[in-house]
Amino acid sequence: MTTKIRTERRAGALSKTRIVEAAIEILDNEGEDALTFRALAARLATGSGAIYWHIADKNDLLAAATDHVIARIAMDAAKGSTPQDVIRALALGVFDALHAHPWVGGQISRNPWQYAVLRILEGVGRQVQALGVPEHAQFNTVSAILSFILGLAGQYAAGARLLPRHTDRAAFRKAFLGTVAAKWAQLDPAEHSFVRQVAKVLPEHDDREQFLAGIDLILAGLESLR
Amino acid sequence: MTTKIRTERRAGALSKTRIVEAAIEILDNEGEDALTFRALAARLATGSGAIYWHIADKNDLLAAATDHVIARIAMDAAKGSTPQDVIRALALGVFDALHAHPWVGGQISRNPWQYAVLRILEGVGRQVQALGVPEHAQFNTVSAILSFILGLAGQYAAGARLLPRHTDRAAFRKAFLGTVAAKWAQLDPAEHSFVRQVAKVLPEHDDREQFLAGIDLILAGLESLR
DNA sequence: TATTTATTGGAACATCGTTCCAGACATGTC
DNA sequence: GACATGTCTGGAACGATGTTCCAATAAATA
Repeated sequence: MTTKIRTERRAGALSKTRIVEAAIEILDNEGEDALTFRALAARLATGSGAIYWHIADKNDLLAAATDHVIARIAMDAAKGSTPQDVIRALALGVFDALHAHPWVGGQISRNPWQYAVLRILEGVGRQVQALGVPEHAQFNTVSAILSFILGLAGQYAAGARLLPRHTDRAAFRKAFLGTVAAKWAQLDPAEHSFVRQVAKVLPEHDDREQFLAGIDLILAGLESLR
Repeated sequence: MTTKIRTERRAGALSKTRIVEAAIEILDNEGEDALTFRALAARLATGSGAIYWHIADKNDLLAAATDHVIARIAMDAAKGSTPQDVIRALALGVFDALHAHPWVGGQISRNPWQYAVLRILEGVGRQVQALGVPEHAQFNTVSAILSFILGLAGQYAAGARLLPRHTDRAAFRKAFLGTVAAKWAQLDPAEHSFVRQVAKVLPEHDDREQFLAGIDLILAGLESLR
């Protein structure tokens, strides 16, 4: 089709891959807002017009960057174990990818129809089939797991958006949650009793553990469908 | 503090409420991209500077608009029924609000720390407590339900972002899902067996029903925690 | 009435995604 | 080796956006 395989005509030539990798570096190191075509052109020592020769627009760029990251998640990890374990491993793979590249969360949550999400859908779907969930319930089940993952993805991306660049992420996170918890603790007890209770444990809670607990909750619900 | 209650000094004066309501009209009728300070100023027959006197910035405007919508969801619906039913009603309230105002999905999924989300958290949390979930598991449980809702919110917003303005939503949705399904059906069967199976039912599936199935799945999992 | 304060309207600014185009480069043809 | 052709590059220019700035105005106060 349009994608002819072509040998490099120039030394150090521009290519979609090279552009995408530079974009990922900017996104990881300087955050979502720092990825502009001007910054990207500067890093690649070229002009924005040259980039547009290889990339349709910014959506295309972000989708390619996202797929570049998601594709690396081992979609078929842990062959020998149970389907439950594979789903856990898969979900944790996404979680860890989001941890390493928080902007991915915003991207897949903003554009769930892109190929990167389809990869996750396929990976989860196969395990749900292997679990023996009846066919009529499979789509609903996978959709629920996917929604859960995407919801977390969005939250993770939101956290990263608040983050000042080049700071200690763990320390900042704890400080931020502490601030939120303090604010919550001052809410009207009559209207926010549960939130106030959560505020007590909010700064100490482990995101990864909580995520896994959510997956296990859904997996437990799955038992009732068999 | 800074928020003094003040009587209108001019007839037809600008106010945060009036600005927010105008913003919601634009968001609902013309979509997320149509909400600009210029368009808003034109609709209010004023200048952008006047708006900035009442609103800090665009984030503030969107957060206020979102809270305006979420606050209307009956957080304490169906007093007499079981906690499960209340959670379902609550979740469906959010779902229907997202249906009526799809831009809300993007907003709460992009910014989960805003007050609108806290309202949902409190509403769900109380019912989880009423269900008898042990205290140490309550936060994880509510977080899972919230992630699921936020994930769906993001997907809904993404769908609305594709939508041309002033078109029949239901018809467009069906046509769009048909296109996606056709694309999926052509994927390599070896690598995408599950996605290809889903493609068959994708255009006919009911979002609302699927959402409810997800909630029920989590509720079923909850049984195992008691 | 005179003065102060709250509020308005719109011009101006910096920055963004995107388009446009003149030129540089590599390759196929005589 | 010279020329013509299509591929790729670099950067200027365009339109739109969020935001700031400020002179002008209306209400409140003295």
